[in-house]
Amino acid sequence: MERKTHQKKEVLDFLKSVCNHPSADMVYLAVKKRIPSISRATVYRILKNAVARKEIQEISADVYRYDGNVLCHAHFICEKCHRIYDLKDFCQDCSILRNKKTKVGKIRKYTINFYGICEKC
Amino acid sequence: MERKTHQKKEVLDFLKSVCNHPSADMVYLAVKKRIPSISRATVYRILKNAVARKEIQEISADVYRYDGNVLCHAHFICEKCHRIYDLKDFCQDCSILRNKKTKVGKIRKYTINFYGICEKC
DNA sequence: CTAGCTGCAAACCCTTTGCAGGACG
DNA sequence: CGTCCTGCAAAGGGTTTGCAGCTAG
Repeated sequence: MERKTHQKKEVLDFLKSVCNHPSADMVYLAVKKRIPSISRATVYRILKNAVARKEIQEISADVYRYDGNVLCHAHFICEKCHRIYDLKDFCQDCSILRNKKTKVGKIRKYTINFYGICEKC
Repeated sequence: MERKTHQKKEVLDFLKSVCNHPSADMVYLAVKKRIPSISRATVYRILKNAVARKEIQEISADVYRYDGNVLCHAHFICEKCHRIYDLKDFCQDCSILRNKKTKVGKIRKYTINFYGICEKC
């Protein structure tokens, strides 16, 4: 049976409170301010477990990034600063695509990533 | 000025002749059969350069995978065997999306990845 | 010739893992 | 109290890099 721990709460609460899609290390550094004794291994384990439970999602970039929002949405990834933005507008067809059968297999989930240079850069 | 070398030709010819989206190591093993002395470093360098020149594309999965086809198309990634399939059907709106301006920035390219279990599994 | 490329080996860096001690329920 | 979880440190594994020798043009 899965247990509730201080570390788990802080990691997942932090991830759900931000919208900048942090890497595991960014989560570690942020949570470390509140639990100085926490280790990287714990943060990595908590994140992987939450992904497996589908409580959060993992974005595969040069480094894994995490997203506390599992509702389907597209991402805009800046090729210069590597910031990741949410694009909620591209979500209309979610329900159409999910569970759709392709020639290759049934779609369980999908990700849409747009690349370009963001306004800040 | 960029030079044409035996290694470069074999690596890129191989990548363009297959449609299974190999990892850098898979490319290395395949090309090694034709050029036994080739090193992993060379293959990695050739692939990264070709991505930078936009001659091929890189798919960010647990491991980088490479695709000799730069024409935009979606991928179906099997969550069990990690095979990657092309889904040419989802390509209709390519031209609509490319160069479209979002609130965040202009889209230079985008990737659509579908996840599920493939028929072979 | 000579700038650019290759092979080798070592370095890098993110991520995972083994283990002993700690804590949730 | 028995699991499950954590922290530590080390291992793992894909990718990158420094360097000396090689080669395309």
